[in-house]
Amino acid sequence: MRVSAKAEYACRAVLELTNYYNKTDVIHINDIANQQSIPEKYLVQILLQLQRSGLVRSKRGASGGYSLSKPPEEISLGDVIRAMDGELISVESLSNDEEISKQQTGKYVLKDIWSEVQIKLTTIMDSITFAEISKRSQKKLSMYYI
Amino acid sequence: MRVSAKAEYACRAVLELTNYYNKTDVIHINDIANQQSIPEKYLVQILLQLQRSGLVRSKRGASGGYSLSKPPEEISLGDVIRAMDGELISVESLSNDEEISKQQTGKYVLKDIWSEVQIKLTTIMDSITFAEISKRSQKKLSMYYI
DNA sequence: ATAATCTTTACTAAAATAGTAAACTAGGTT
DNA sequence: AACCTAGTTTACTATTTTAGTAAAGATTAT
Repeated sequence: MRVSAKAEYACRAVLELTNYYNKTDVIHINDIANQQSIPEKYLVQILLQLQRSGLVRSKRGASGGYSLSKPPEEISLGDVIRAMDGELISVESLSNDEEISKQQTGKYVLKDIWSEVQIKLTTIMDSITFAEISKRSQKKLSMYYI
Repeated sequence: MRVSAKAEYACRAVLELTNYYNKTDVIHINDIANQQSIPEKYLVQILLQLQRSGLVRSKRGASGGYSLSKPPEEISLGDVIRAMDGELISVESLSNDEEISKQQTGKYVLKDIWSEVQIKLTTIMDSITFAEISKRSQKKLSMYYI
């Protein structure tokens, strides 16, 4: 049960976009990669995936770049992780929906439990927005430099 | 962020041991494998790992087998998953503890967030005991057969 | 036009996952 | 004592996932 490097990178990219939300039009992929030390070529894929999920949008061509497609208050940690890795908590029994009689086999005894855990984890992850994450990281930085 | 097959199997094995807790001395590995449809040879490794974590104990030799090492009320979902996959929520920034100055780089901006999520998920997982899981699965079964 | 920047597709090395196999050890049974 | 049963340990392997690279194509500002 781990957060993939890809999801971590995605969160940091969204955090970077959050920090510039309403301050600049768009940010280049290179700037994000540099600021957050994310492998540039990898970030290409990540941003595309975030875009397809509707979390960021892009402007093509010269002086193009990326920006959030909605305010950071409306983007949660859960949104980004789901965009990258799919549902929080995945086990076969949850994705599969065979008839109840077949669900009596060992494979499905824990289905309800996983489902419950998934719902609770989703609640946690969805309650943390990037507005909040940004605010917290700013505070942390400023404390350090005093 | 998924639950590995290994962790799922481990939970089902512990559930099986829970169902026989205080009813039989020990259960053979084969019986667990059959009841819960877990690959037998794989289960060998899983039970060993559960044993090393102190969750189950074994009796060797003929008429040997496995049993829980403590009451199901004291074994949580979190215990079993940690025994198999390590800490719930793992990201590099959490396992690594470099000095604060180095933590200012992109890699560590989310550290506090992951830590918070980890604590909350742990609370969820540790509040679900196998006594509860067993009770629920019995109820579910009985409902189906009425 | 062309330079900058996003888009798409394809590829690949390394690590993790999900098993399998077999020799070994210990404890009952006869 | 010998033997059978069942856990223990170690080693191996195929498949899948992860993490990342590369490069050609499309779009837009200048």
